[in-house]
Amino acid sequence: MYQWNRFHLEETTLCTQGMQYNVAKATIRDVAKQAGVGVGTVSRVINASSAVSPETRQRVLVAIEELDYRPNPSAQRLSRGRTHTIGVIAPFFIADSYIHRLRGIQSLLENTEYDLVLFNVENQTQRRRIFQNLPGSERIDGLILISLTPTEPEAHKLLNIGVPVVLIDAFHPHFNYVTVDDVAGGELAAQHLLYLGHTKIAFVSDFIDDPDAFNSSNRDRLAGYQIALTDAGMAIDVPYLAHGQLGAQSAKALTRQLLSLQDPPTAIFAANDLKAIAVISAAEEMGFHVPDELSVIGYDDIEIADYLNLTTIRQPLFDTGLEGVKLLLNLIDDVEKTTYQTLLPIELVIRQTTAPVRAHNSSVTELDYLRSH
Amino acid sequence: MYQWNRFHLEETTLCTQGMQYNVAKATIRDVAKQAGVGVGTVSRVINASSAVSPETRQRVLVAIEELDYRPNPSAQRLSRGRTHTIGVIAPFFIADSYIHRLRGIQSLLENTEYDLVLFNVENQTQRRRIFQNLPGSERIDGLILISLTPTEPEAHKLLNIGVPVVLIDAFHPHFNYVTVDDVAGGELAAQHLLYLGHTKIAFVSDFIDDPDAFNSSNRDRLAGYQIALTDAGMAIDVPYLAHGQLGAQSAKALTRQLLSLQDPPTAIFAANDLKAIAVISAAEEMGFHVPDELSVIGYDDIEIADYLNLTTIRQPLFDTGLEGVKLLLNLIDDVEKTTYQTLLPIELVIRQTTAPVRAHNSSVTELDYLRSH
DNA sequence: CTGTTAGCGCGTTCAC
DNA sequence: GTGAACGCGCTAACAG
Repeated sequence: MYQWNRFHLEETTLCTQGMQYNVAKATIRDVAKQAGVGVGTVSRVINASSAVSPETRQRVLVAIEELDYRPNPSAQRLSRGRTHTIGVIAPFFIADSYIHRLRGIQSLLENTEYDLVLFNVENQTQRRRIFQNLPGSERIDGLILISLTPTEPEAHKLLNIGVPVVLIDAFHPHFNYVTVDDVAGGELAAQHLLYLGHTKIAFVSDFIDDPDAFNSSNRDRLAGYQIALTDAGMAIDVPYLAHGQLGAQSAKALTRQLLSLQDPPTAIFAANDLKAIAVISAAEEMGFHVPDELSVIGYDDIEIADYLNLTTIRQPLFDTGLEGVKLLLNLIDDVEKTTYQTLLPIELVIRQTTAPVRAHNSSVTELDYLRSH
Repeated sequence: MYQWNRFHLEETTLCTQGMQYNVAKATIRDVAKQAGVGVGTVSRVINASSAVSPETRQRVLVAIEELDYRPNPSAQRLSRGRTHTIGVIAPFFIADSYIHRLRGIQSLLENTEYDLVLFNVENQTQRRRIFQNLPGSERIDGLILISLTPTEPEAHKLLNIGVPVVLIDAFHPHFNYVTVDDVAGGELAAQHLLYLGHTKIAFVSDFIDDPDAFNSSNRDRLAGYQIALTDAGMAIDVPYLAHGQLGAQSAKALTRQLLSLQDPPTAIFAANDLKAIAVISAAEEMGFHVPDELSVIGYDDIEIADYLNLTTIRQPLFDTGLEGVKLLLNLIDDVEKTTYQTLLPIELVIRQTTAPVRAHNSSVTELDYLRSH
């Protein structure tokens, strides 16, 4: 085992330089003067509100072009009482899933006038702080929470910020939300393993009762797993339920425990792809070959899953974000407030880390076999 | 080889619900009245500008508390002519590195009054569009570009938007930037392999001359590699230079090619961790054991690297973001415009995918050996 | 120290 | 159709 080696190199260069900013901002007044009209008219052509005669409209357009005029957003916001920005609160560290949902949100927003402002909630301190001081209608027109299930007090505050709220990858009866059915996902994963003939199926996840957990996905996936096994007429084997903290080492330790059991599982369902990768890594270190001797299925279908040929459950992350903003924008525009609760489809992606259970419970590898001869 | 199986389940629930928003916004005038003072005074205590007598200050504070008053950002922005928001333009898909830099930026911003608004540039179309319509001083007080090296025309536009600009993970002589030394990183990686006795070292990266490339990191890492080899008195073996497009399959194909050479490399330096993982995956599929028969080193030290015990080059992503905003905020406040160009340190993280080169050039594995007896 | 007032740039009545 | 006022909520400059 190596220790880290560290090589450091640091450098800072400083050189003066003449950057000059052109701050010649044209206002609506300038445009009006240039076009020989009143500011009201300019405003009208900008907002395409009421009718303006074709000729004057043209004159205004030309003036706008000449002066490179662009309306001042702050003034617009103040005047119309809407901020034209939507807020997104999300735990940054759920890197892969978070980013794809955000991409979905962004993809729709970039075709609108809306700004996207970001708030980070990585820990309980940040969470407390942001809920203590939630952005209101003075800052945003709508709010999206990603992977954040509000507690009751938090829900209460959210309902009072004065703008619509949409939950993505989280559930609460009083809010609009877009999510995937993690229970069904867990079921799907377990069913796949059952279909391959496995009966000794373990489940590896983060701690289920962690109060710091941001959502219930681990719990839901476990529930799905339990349903599938029960439906198949099987009992849930407690020693096969392994929960641990975040990180590679914890998942590896759990795997070693599972595979050291008197009667080790022949398949492991990991609650997310990262954990699945740790499971595979630990299993192979112990000499278990995947998938011949151990099937492993993950959850999420992050990019790396393709690199490693990991069988997994894919959820439509991008679409989740997309649907979320759509919902929010509708809510912002609509007068009537209805609650849409949307479940997006999931799918099983079979690659090469799951295989039919071995006919005989032999754990003799080819290598062992050859060695012994 | 399996095909994907797809199981779909979809559901949409809709139920009416009485969400009512409290839109009782208190203005500065209300506070002034409540406290029995003028608006100017309220403004003073809010902005902690000039001195206010302790008693009146207290009265105002109480009034603010009672009315749950919070200043309207749009009005503040308009009035002081500053937006109190900083913009970040970044290619979202560079998921891991992007997210950590963003976290660094966010971590500093959350202690300030600044909003963080995000712009996505995933492809040339988006790039063209955003540079066509760059946010100016009416929208932001400062701009950060992540992993985006401006072309000359782009640089010209950036210099004219009226607010300071900072580049992160990119270089341009006319801009402030914070980056790591990719050349030194490439050198470090190659030196590590040389130190282990390798002489047949391949380099796998994205296409070097891709006009769509967002920055020069691939090229720089290659340059570092070349320097290291040259310094060691070795020639650069062209067949060992493998460039391909993004994605797992491309990297795997390149690896297969390299390892099928008459004289295959004993070590591969991948320009990023994802590629390194693909390299390992392909190598092991071909029966090459890592690190015994093939050493692989990556670049970035993304989370998964720890899971897979990947030797790699770590760059201070978070710090890069942090330093970037620091720089920007200073630029925003300072009158004199100087250019700071900062290089942050990198480090070699040795895990378990690199090992000393084998004494004899044998590529016979244990399995082969046993099989043949 | 503190109240008053004039903009900030734009949307939106209102009369014309 | 169109121009001129007023107000959005706040900051800053000015008197007192």
